[in-house]
Amino acid sequence: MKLSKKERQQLLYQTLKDNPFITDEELAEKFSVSIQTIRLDRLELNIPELRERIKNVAQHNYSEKVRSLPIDEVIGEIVDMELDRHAISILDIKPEHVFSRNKIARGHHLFAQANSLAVAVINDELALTASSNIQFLRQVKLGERVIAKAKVTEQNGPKGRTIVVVESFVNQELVFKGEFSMYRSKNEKVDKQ
Amino acid sequence: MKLSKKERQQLLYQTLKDNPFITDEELAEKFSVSIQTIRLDRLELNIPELRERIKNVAQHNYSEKVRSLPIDEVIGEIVDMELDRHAISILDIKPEHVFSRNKIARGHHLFAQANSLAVAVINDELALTASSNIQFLRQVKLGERVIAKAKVTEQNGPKGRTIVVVESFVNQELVFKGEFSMYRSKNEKVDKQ
DNA sequence: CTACTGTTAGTACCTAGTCATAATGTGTAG
DNA sequence: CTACACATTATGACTAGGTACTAACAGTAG
Repeated sequence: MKLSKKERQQLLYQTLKDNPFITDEELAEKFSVSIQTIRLDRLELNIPELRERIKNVAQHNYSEKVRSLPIDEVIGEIVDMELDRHAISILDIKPEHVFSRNKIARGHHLFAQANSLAVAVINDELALTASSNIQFLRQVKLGERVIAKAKVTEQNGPKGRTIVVVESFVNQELVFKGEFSMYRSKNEKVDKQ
Repeated sequence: MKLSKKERQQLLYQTLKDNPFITDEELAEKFSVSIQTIRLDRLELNIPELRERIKNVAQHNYSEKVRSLPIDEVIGEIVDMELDRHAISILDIKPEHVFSRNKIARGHHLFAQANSLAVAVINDELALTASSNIQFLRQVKLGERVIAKAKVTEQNGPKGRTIVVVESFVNQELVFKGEFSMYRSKNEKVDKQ
């Protein structure tokens, strides 16, 4: 079945969003149209060429992602991040995170996820937690997936501290909440592309 | 000043490791050699071309796996304890506790020590942290020994919470201070973790 | 019939490489 | 000084995955 131009373009957009590593040739084959049509589509949709797409993915990872923290020093997996603005990480609660007796996640793991996310979101070479105020709102059990969302709420608070609020959820339910007052070495400008 | 082949290749390796987004042409200029030399160098060092390098970075980003740094079951070694009264634990700051870049202990390890001590001192089957208020007073460096002292200050506070104050020291110097509001199931049993 | 949209085709050009081969420099041993 | 090795540079032909542009054709709408 042949797709209309609109359908094809919508699918094209989604396809490249899911997997930016596809060439025009492969796309042409996939949609049973010529390469030129694919190129016109990309032009209309403002989608850059393969190499640019790959470069974007790479650079996103490289310069934007984690400056103050190598990636493997973050507890949990960072899935979204805009430096000095907000960040999201995921932590799956595994056996090593829980009390062996009742399978409830130990508090410091939730703290560690939130704290390291707060450190990571800071656009600075040196970022350290100065103080924090936290609440554990409900028990998190083995197997649950904790999604921590950090938001920078104040860039230049008392003593030049940056305030980061982290809220952690399991299935939309708030399980942890913390306010972190972060020390940083400089006060970098916010720049976003 | 001209570099020897070996020096150049070593520098080339480091340069591309730091920033894989450099073309052969820029490298040639940087090292004051021809593009061909750069290519011979890359060949010898088994460094792929620009596009492949970028692709690698991009793909690495794409398929990043969760690497949850396991924190040991018991954080610090308990050296003294009187249930529902006070407790002391020792934690030696090792390489796995610090930021690789500056050798400063990551906040969540100090928190973990204090938190688990607060849990341990509670004389109950189930003890969980409800909320806490903490301060990191000075940086703790690799190799330092942190002594955490927990004191139960209130046995039946608001909502039946037990309040535990933990102070951590390095050489008598206060480096961390936290007040933990602990949830407990009952008010007796001898059992803790 | 004409105008317009959507599609396909083809050409020239681009970047950042590849590979193979040849021609230079430069340094050291005999 | 010559000979040879090794390092370096040059040259030409080729590649993928494009951009930018021009031209042509088929089907539909007015």
